[in-house]
Amino acid sequence: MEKIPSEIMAQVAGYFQVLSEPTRLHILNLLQEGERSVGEIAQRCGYTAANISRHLSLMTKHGLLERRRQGTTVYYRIADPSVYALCELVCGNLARRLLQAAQVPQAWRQDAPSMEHPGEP
Amino acid sequence: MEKIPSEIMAQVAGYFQVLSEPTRLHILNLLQEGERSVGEIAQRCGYTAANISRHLSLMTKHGLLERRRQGTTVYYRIADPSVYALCELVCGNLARRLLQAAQVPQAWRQDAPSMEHPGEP
DNA sequence: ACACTAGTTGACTATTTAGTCAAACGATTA
DNA sequence: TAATCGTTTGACTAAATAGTCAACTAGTGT
Repeated sequence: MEKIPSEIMAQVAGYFQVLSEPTRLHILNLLQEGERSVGEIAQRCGYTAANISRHLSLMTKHGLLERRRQGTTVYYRIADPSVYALCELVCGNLARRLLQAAQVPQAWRQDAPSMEHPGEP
Repeated sequence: MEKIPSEIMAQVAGYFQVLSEPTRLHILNLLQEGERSVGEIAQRCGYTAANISRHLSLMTKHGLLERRRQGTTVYYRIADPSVYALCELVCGNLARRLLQAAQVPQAWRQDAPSMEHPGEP
């Protein structure tokens, strides 16, 4: 198997980390509607503009968003639509997992009292 | 556009967070070879077994890995191969981004002669 | 110049988390 | 039973980070 340099590993981890924050996912979700201003995003997310501005700037730095200034207002938009493919993959995984957890015997469940797999070879 | 409940948002963010750590990506990468014991993973990652055990247990809790005990040894394996699809999507994004930004620094180009990793111990 | 509006950034706090060592645990073997 | 090996977990430290407020920057209009 190929050895992956740790610098690359860190880059990939960094990209995932951008997506590992509910507020940022919320922003991405409402930017699906199209370009939006910092103020509107802040208002709809229920956080200060300062906070949202940091999130937007982080995502822009990582290439997920693009920035456009018009007068005193700054608009952000999706630069990398493939993010949504990532999100859908994850949602698929979670959905499968939830369905599976709903059907599996309780003793196998993660949060059940500790017990080794009973029928394992 | 549809409003996504914040609980779901947190779940998705949590899944991405599992993948946002270089050590965990390293583990996933070497588990592509197949099932491995905690001790071997720890040795090859260069961390203590305690540390690796925490990472493994986190990934198992999130459904990425599965655990099997044989005697005193515990083996972990990939439970959700679709993780690799996620990683490849991200790698694709990064590659595109690097090429695009690489008008200037020729040393970063993929076809350029190999470059030292300055931050490596 | 001045005031007004929208966004960004410095400084700080509270929370989370990767990593370590040491102790506990669980399975095997003497 | 005791000894031992591999793994897990409790307690702790150091570093990262989401969020806030306040100060600052940058356009627009009077």
